[in-house]
Amino acid sequence: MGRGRVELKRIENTINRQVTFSKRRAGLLKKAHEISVLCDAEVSLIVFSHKGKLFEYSSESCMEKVLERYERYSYAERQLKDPDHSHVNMNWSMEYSKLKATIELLEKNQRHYLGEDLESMSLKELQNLEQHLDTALKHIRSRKNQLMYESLNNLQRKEKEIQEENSMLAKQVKERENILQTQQNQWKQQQHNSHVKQPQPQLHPFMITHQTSPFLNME
Amino acid sequence: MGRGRVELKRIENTINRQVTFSKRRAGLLKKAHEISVLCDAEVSLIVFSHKGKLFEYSSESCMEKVLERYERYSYAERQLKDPDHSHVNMNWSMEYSKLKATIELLEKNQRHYLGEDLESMSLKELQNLEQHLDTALKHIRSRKNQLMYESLNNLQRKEKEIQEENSMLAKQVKERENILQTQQNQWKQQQHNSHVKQPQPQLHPFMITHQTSPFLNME
DNA sequence: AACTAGTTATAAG
DNA sequence: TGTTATAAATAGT
Repeated sequence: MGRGRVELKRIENTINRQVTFSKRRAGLLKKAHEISVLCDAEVSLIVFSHKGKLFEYSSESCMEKVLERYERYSYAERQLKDPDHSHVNMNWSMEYSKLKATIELLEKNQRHYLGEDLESMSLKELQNLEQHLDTALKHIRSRKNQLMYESLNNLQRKEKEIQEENSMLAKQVKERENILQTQQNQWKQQQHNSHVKQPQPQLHPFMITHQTSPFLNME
Repeated sequence: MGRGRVELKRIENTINRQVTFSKRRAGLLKKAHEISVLCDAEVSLIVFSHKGKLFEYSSESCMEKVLERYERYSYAERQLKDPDHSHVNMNWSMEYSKLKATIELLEKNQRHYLGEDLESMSLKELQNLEQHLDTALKHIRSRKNQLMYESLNNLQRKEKEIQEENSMLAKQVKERENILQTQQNQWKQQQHNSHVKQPQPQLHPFMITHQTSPFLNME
């Protein structure tokens, strides 16, 4: 298109080249946009001029989105074509898409483990999954039982300890009651003998070992 | 260009859209190549069709090279334009570690779903997991049963069809046997009458059950 | 940047 | 897929 036919070869005249570049660049961007709208395609176009200036078009709001999709797609494609030599390309974006793919796979598996998204699975796959989960469930229940057993044992041991402590304390209480009674008897005797009341009760040393008011205030 | 002016709007007719897509895609790729040669530019074009198929052009031997250059360039550009919001650019290595973390978590979950690595889980977590897997197993078994049921129904239907075909065939066999017998009787009669032997061997009807012409052409 | 002649891309059939 | 009339892109001015 234009006044003369053009052969596909670098334009040597710098001015001409620059003019052609900006004209064709505009055309290219326009056409990229058109196909994206008309045909509902996702398009990303990157152009570096000879002098290193960047021009870009992306049908999506964000160029990165398209590039990411590209990485994922081309990773999957290369995996299919040449699974052995895929490590050769190993660059960051590559690595990134690989992780993305891994995550997708893991998430799919997770959904399966949760009993979701089963429509896509074959009978054989379902049987396999069932068996896995069944085994897993056995392990989990066994571990749960183990934990519950341990808790039970702990509780029983503690109960025993506390009961032992209880009976010890009960014994002590009884002892002190006895002492108290003895003293009360002594006081009564004294009252009777002297007709004078002693306001201060005499405490046995044991009585304040652990104890608090109720006993002390007892009349 | 073309017989009619076209408005810039998604083509709703699927066939038209696909045709236009392949034509314009070819044109776009051609133009991308032309500008790269004529103007010595570095071009990369990525197109995903509506159905998700990838088409690409790269002026360089390797698309990744262009994309990397783009990343570098646009990263630097964003840094210059808005150094404060550079965190928006979501550093790749940052993103990378995030993905790594996600994967680790998913893998841990997966181990749990498979009944492994349970030592670190509390009783409550175990109970939760058990319940999840129990529910999942129910879904899986239900889906499995559904599939098996469908297979069963299919097989039964097929069996019935085949049996019907069988009885039809059996009927045909019987009919032909009758015809054969009649004819044999006729031959015997003829032999007896003329004292001349017919060299033609007599076949049992089963031997030609599925063949068509022999019977029709039989004399 | 604007024009125009001759080229190319493509919409419709 | 191939053809054709026409729109669009563009080389040279």
